[in-house]
Amino acid sequence: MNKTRVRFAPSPTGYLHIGSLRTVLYDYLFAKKSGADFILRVEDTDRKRYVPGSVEKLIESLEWAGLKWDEGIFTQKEIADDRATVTESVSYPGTFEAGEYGPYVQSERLELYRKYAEELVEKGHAYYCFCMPERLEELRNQQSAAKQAPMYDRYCLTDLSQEEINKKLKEECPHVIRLKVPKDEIIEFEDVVRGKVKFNTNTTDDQVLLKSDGFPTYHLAVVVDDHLMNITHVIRGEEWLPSTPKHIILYKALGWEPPKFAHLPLLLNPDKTKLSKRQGDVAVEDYTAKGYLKEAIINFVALLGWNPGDGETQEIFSMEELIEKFDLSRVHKAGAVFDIKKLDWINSEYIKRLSLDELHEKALPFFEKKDFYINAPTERKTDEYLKKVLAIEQERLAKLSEVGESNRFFFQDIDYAKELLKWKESSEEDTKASLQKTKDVLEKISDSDWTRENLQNLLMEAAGEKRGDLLWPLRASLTGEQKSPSPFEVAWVLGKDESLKRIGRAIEK
RNA sequence: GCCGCGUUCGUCUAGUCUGGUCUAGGACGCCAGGUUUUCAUCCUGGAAAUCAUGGGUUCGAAUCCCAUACGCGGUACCA
Repeated sequence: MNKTRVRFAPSPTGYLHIGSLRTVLYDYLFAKKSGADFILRVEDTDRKRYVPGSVEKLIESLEWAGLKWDEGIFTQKEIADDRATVTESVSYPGTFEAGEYGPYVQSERLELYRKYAEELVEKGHAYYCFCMPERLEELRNQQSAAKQAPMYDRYCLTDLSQEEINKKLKEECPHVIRLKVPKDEIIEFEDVVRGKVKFNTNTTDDQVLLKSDGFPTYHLAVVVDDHLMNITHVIRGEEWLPSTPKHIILYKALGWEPPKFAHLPLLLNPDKTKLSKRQGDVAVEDYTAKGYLKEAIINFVALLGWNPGDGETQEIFSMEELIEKFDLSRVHKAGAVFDIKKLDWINSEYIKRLSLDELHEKALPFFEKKDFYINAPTERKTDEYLKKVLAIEQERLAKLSEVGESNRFFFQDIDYAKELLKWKESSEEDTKASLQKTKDVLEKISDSDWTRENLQNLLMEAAGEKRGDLLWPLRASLTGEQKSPSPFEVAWVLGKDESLKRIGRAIEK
């Protein structure tokens, strides 16, 4: 039996889409679970849509996500690290290819596609077409005006003699090669996630296989490559479902065995349309820029369209658990709305599980973008100080970009109306007295005893029964805010000097 | 228009293949209460789906069949 092989085959059109991330993730989970080879191929057959630098970006995102592939295109560094066979790629600077089925970049396989396209013509499964785009467009307009399905009318197949064709070919007239779709046939296949799917070939158009610029269309390239690369499972988005019959016709015409297909449900906007830029972020890098952790993004996206079932109530899964539990046949059929609120929750769960050192390392770049941090005195920018702030904020963060945001008093001087200091019905005198009391308590604590535990214990002791009377003015004097972490925590972060200074100013007020 | 796919709380979903244990379970979000002031965390509880609608099969249907509606996708020399 052939080895199971899956591939991820993105187009270099800019960045890694969050939906593509879900697709690769499933590729990866499936491969790891079943011991399959996981191949990365680049489908750059549309020269108009190519965005320079996107292959490098794609690789970067995949490496960031920790989705390692076994074969295909790699970065120079990766190759140097652990690959033996290297074929230099000329297409994208800095990327190389490794594996016996290369090249893994479609623009470097042009002769292959032409060869098979011509073979199809010879066998009578395809034909040359010299129609100009203008004619095609007019034809489509007419057809849709007559409420017919827009389809090529086979002019070049039926109205052109072999002599005319040869002549045009000799004169190098611009032409394409079209698939001759057999009529009155039912194409049926078993989709791994959808079950039996049927199409009547009468509704499928004579698809262009080879474009006039010599590049193949997706349909030809994907079939040729998947076959030549021994791909056994094609996992892709649902938008490909309607063109699958074309692919199956091609496999048959070429005398090849089709792979298994698994069409994944779409990721949706809140209004249930296909996830789009207009309604939010779609690039994986947008989410990392907002301070979503990769483990959280992966965890979240894995659950969009799949779940482990089996009465499982847990929703936080490590990559290892995902691999262990993943099953392609449990993938859903219906599209899934991308609910950012749930992502926030998952992200906060992962933030809570970080060690303080990890959190500090990940949060620092976000601090460095904040004005309140940039303008803060240097003693409030030390690693030690930041870690204290983060120790307090850890359970309050949904995403790293929020860091320090609601606790700016840790970094800048505060200003507030004196009414803020009063707790409920307390009088001004009471407030002043309790502030004085806390000041006395805090002044007696030595620097080395300035810990969260000590502060809490001593202040609670001083507060006695009437906690609010003591604690509220203290907290307000320290933060200048209605809402904030507890006074013990804030005082601990601020340190003795700064805390006393702020209390002193409150007493003056 | 035509073709295809889909449809369980607002959202992600369990349950559907192998009808009864489902007066439909969990999670997010929301609401309320509690925990050593406020916020957050944590805990407890609550509201929330006549299983898209209609018809059938059956003693019995979220589960099987048919129809309809709605949604989405495709309908390019884009992927």
